[in-house]
Amino acid sequence: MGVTGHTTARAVSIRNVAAAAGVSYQTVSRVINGHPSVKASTRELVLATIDQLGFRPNRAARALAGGPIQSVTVLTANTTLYGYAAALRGIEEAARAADFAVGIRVMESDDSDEVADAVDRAVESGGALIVLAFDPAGTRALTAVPPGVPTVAAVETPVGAEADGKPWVWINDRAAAAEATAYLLELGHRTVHYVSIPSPTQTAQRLVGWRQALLDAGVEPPEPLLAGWHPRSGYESGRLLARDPDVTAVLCGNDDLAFGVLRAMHEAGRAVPDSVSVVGFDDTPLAEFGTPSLTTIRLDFGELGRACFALLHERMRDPTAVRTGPAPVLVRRESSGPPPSRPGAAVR
Amino acid sequence: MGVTGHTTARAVSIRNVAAAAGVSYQTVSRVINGHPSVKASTRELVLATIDQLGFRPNRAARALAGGPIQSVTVLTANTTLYGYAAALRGIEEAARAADFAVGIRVMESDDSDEVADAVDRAVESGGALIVLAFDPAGTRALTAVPPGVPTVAAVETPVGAEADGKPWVWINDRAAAAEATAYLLELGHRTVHYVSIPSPTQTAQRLVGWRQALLDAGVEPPEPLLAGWHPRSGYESGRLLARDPDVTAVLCGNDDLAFGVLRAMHEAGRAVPDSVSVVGFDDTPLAEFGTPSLTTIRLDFGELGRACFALLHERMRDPTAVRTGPAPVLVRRESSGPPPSRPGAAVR
DNA sequence: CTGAAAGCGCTTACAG
DNA sequence: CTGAAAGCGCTTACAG
Repeated sequence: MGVTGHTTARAVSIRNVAAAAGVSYQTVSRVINGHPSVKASTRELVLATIDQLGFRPNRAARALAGGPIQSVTVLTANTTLYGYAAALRGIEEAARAADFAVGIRVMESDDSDEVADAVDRAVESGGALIVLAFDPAGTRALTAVPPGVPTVAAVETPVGAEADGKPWVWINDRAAAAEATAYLLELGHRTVHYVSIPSPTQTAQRLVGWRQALLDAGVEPPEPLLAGWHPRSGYESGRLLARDPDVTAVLCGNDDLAFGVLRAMHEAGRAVPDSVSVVGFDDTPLAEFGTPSLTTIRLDFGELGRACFALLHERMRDPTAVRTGPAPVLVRRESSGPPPSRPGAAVR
Repeated sequence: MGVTGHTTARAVSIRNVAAAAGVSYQTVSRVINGHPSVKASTRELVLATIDQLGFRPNRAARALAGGPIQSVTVLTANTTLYGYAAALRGIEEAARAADFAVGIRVMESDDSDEVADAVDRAVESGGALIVLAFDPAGTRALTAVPPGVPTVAAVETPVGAEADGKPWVWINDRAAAAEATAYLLELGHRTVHYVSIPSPTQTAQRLVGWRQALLDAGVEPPEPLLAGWHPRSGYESGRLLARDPDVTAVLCGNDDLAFGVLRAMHEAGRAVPDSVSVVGFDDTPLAEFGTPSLTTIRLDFGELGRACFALLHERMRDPTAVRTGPAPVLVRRESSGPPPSRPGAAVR
């Protein structure tokens, strides 16, 4: 005989509710599913009983029996980088508000076996999918999702048509990169160098936007530096760039890279922005508090995530629904300014 | 007649495998569950058939039928702050390796209704739980989990006994705070100020460690500054501290706060570390690349997360299993040094 | 508007 | 070592 008497009581089921309310469990099912054909008075009786007994429908049973989808799993290559983490947070918020359970599955690489396995597992969970297709792994995963599984993709810039009819929502990072580049050019810089994050295809969209803005201004784009996601690779790229006095403006694929470049410039004795301007991408919480504070492009990944879930949810009723993502905005801070004065340079 | 013929084929079930292999579905169940009493040859036959048919057991059905737990849900107040995100990543990694599905549920506040609801939902998912109890919401959630649900908690410093018999793993942040404080004192600072993150109880452990180190050195602790989690509140605290020339050493509850303090010191014209030393907590990826680089305490949240999952997993076989968390390490960088010279100050 | 049936895909005992 | 049964908690049709 136990002292505390704590027992893992079997959860109350639909039948318990039915018995307590004096109806068939059938009717209880109708009530919890918002079925219209239930007399108002019996509905209220059932609802009260549910409340009183603390009944919670068993998700596994509902899923098994073919009930409506009430869970999403987020397929992603990463959960800690700013954009990914913020998107995940947005998705979770929206999903929770809609009473959806949320699962996550990360793909450690873009190896096709690993991607396929991740997709399989995510699909077998029986719910809907949101794939964060910001990178090669995500892009591959998106195309690997079999038709028939409710899916929406978060992408940065759409390329081509929707993937196999899977809807997506995006933030136009290509246009944003072009805007940032044009801004630096207007400041008087002769050219703008680019430190790139890893990209899904040969046509990385931030890189494309940067290149196009240069071309539009009649400037031959310099060779971009291919970096990773983290500050260290920005730092390494920055060391290379710092040596060249002709480098007066650097656009970076994300704020972490930009901070790495800032550090390298500092070590090389190149003042920012007097000797060189540095612009990031994302507007992470730290961007505003750097020394110098970082000019960057604010990308609202949280809103992107919420929009993805909203679209997924809408599509369950209306398969033609569409959503537009949030617009990027250039935030000007201390890390950018006119180039060092030189013959013919505009004076501010 | 469709052109592509893409059909959402019904997933292959245990019965399909049984039929194809010429055994009962019963036997297939034994094989996929690693049951010992199956003849080696029939096991291989079944395994081959499973592989050939691409069979994947349905998780919902297994859960419903009372099979072993194969999912964890992470209950947390946050998913984007460094420690939380890193712990989540560690959990996901370990869970994925063990073929567990992972769910996440965030608690927006520590309101008891919200916490109770979060716990209910997490529990009804039918899997195990890992609660990130770094804050008031997490701490409350931990105590609200009903007995009988496999649960482990990640905490920063253990206070009292395990919560209701729920095992936990921790990183000793109290000792780490004491170590960092002692380090600053050894550098010659007369005292150390503390900018605090929000804390679960009156006895915030980082704060306790800091205070104790001061007391041990015979120094009366100054009033701590209560801040939030983000750089902005560190910045605001920093502005206050910068005004007082007697402030020569500041310990911060996390790196984001430290960066905010650094920014405030910069604006106030107080050189770091010549005029004031600043030490953070966490060792985020950016800490090394700040200007100045940040002295901080490395807390391995990824390992903490992996250890939590490992403990959960072990406990399913051995309910007495325990795990120790990773040890914090003080990382000395540019943001800390001896105090400005003054009468009697030690010369380095 | 409401009830009785069949079944989702699996798992535990129970039998041999 | 392997098979036939009952049931997990729900949901869709099917009947009235």
